[in-house]
Amino acid sequence: MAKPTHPQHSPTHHDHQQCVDNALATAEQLCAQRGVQLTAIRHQVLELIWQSHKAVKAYELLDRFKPINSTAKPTTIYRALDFLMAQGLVHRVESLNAFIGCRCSNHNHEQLLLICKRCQEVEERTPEKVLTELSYELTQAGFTAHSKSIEIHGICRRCSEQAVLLPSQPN
Amino acid sequence: MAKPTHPQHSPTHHDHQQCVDNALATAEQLCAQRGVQLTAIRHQVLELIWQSHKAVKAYELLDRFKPINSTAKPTTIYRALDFLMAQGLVHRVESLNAFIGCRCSNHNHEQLLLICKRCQEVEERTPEKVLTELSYELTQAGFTAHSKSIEIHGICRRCSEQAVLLPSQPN
DNA sequence: GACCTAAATGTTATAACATAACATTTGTTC
DNA sequence: GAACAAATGTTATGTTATAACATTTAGGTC
Ligand SMILES: [Zn+2]
Ligand SMILES: [Zn+2]
Ligand SMILES: [Zn+2]
Ligand SMILES: [Zn+2]
Repeated sequence: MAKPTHPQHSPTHHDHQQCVDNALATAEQLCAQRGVQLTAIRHQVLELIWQSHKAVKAYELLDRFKPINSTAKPTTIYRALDFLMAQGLVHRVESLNAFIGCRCSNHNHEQLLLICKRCQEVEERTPEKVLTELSYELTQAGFTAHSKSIEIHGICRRCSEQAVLLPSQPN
Repeated sequence: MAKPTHPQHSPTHHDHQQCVDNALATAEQLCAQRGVQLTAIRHQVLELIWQSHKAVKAYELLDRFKPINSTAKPTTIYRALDFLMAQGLVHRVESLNAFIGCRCSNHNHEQLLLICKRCQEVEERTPEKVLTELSYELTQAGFTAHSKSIEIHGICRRCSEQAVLLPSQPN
């Protein structure tokens, strides 16, 4: 009972409760600093997003949220998502129409998303050199960037290693 | 009458009919080489996409297509788009749920899309150095990429220059 | 506490984007 | 021209997202 990991997510490879705790603590701290309200709904939605490292769809969140608040509507979720994104606590995964908790809310925010087709997990990285080259390229093009989205679909390291062990797995 | 530029698009900065002619000729040639059918529908849809350098939505294409073929349905358009994307003649702009004609169908295909918020035009670039650094990063992460999407939203060079001349313009 | 205001949430409806499933037609091969 | 695959037609529905307006809540002023 000491460490109640979430039923939907039982990773063998890391302590996910730690991820959740970090994310929520950071969110609370940042919102307090900024004088914005991390209301009950917003907090709950953020917690639901962090149930796993998979990108989650808005309507999937709605389904997860209804047991908590049965009157919830799509608007409820989208408004919470809008807030969380504005605060940089959540990213939208454009190529999936889905959302993912941000691991680096309190610092850098130009990220690379690695999206695994097999396990659906999304890894966020801040690839300094790529971003430097990208800045050069944009300068050359005379383009002033407001937002950047780099999304790579493929197979993550863990899934590749599993595929070696179980080669007859379907794609 | 010699050069009938399209009514919806009258660029002062380049000969767009040339863009259209190139794109269609390349498409015809590639499809012939590959033994796939660039049918009337597919050809017409590709032509409609190339009406401008703006990303176009599927239902907008449907509206443009109905005068040509009044029985067209969403499926008609989405099937044509699926084919054109499979052949690399069109890209999906993930962050807009929209589509854009590809300028480099016959060679490289890992592109960077620069999407202007003001004029809505999309510029496609193949930024070698960025992609090289990205490959390093992916190798380091142990990630095997299947598809890559780099989409930057901001203000293009031409719009920036106009903004200098007309500084009171709204965002 | 009464009052005001802005922010957040509730509620209803609908817009916008995309696919499933199955029937029919067209093109190709033998 | 029979057989098969590819393309298209047709109907219906699934999925994602927002608009518009009413009500409630939180915080500041008197
Ligand atoms: Zn975790
Ligand atoms: Zn994986
Ligand atoms: Zn052009
Ligand atoms: Zn522009």
